[in-house]
Amino acid sequence: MTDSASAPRRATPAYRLLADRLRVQIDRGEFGQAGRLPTEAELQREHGVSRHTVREALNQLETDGLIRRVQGSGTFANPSQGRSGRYQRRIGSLDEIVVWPDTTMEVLDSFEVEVNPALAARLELPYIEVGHARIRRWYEGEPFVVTDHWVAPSLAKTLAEARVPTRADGTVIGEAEQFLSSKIAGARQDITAMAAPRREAELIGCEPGAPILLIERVYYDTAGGLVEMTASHFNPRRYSYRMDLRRRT
Amino acid sequence: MTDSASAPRRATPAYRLLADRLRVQIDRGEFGQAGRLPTEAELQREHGVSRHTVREALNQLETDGLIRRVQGSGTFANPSQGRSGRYQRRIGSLDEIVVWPDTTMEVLDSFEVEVNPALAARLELPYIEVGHARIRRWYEGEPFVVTDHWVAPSLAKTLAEARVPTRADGTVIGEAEQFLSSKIAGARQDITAMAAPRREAELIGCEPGAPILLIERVYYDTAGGLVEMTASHFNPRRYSYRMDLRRRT
DNA sequence: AAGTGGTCTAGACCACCAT
DNA sequence: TGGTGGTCTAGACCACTTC
Repeated sequence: MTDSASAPRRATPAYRLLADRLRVQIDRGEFGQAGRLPTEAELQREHGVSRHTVREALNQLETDGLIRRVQGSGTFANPSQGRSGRYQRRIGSLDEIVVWPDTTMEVLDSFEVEVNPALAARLELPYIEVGHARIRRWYEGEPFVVTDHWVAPSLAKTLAEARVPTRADGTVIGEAEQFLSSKIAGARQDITAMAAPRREAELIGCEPGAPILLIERVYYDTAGGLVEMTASHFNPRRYSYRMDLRRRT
Repeated sequence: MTDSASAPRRATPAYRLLADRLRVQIDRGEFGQAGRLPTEAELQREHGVSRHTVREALNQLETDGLIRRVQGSGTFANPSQGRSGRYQRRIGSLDEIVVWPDTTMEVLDSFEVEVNPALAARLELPYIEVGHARIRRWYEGEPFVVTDHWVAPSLAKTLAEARVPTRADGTVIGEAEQFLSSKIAGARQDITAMAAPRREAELIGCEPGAPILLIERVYYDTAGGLVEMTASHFNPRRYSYRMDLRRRT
């Protein structure tokens, strides 16, 4: 049971490699109609890892809503839901938020420093200036969301020089992370509804005053500091926020 | 390492008992200003369990956004956010959805069977009838949400006879579970915005046509069957949907 | 009765942080 | 350098499902 007898350490942990492999197989539908995965014992043998490692991998997939585990019976891939015209995001963890697959991005206003005491305070900055940028996203030829980004002025300058954002399917926070001393640890978001202001209505293709979805986020790093605030205005006819809630046991 | 030397089996697993204990301590602010929890080694000793059990308990708290773990440094309680007048729900798992703390419930229409082919189809029922009920919730003397519940007609009859819902802070699905052969495994929800219909506007205290938050849910059981569908109309001035997104690693 | 996932122990090495 | 959380192995018994 000494560790010298175990597999060599890798850059990415074994349970994550296994989870990623299974994720691909599930996407490809390799587990047939019933979606039945190999048993934990089989996965142990096939991949040469301990049961604990297998279970950690399955925990990840379960957290993301990809599988369902039934005691005494087996592990099954959840059926993937079909689209209904709108762009539906299914978010289980922050890792799924760092890319927007199949969308394109348009920079309306790149990062500039402006005076905004209220937002500076919300970012817990010791002064009244913030960096601001405004970005719009398209899906299938239609704009569906416009997002305001607020960061500390120093970070805004760095991002402006690096011409961030650069990737059409990336996110500002995802690209900004390389310039941070601490990594992004998480985010807190509030979802609510509001009447579309005139400018936002034009940008996302709805009437002024029409109901839109507002999602506000605050990203914080591992040191506990606030890194970025965003406010996204979604056209609800083109976007819906989908998520899975699961029982713990 | 034989199990005969281990602690006796309990009705609820040890890691859950530990998690619940820690949850209470966090709520009470027993870990001081910094919110630093005991180390995993200390928790092992204090509660007489293995490190694996300690880590499973901490995993639960992390999933619910209550703690943050920093490698090499320690485990810390996340600061609880203050209120801003509105009722803010923070949902990490289904277990947190089976009660609505601090709210009261009003039955507008108790369960009755009605003809509704579209909803019967969405519940995957083989006929055109569904059971329907309508419930309103209050917070601090103000109504903030009205929810329509749809279930299979047979379940509706059972619930009507049992006079469900009965608890002011309970949920229909939570109380219905005792009558089901399979347990609730999870739910899928879509969040979007819409203009308030006249009737719903009256019920939640806003103007007709005002933007409101619509949350649609489908609950499914461990057998994979659909159990209940709900549509909730929230007054966004009195309610906001808050959640935490966390990095996996 | 056999097989599956759920829980738990004991012990190990590692990466990272604080000192 | 010592302590913290992150990863991993080996092995065990249990609850539940299926046959």
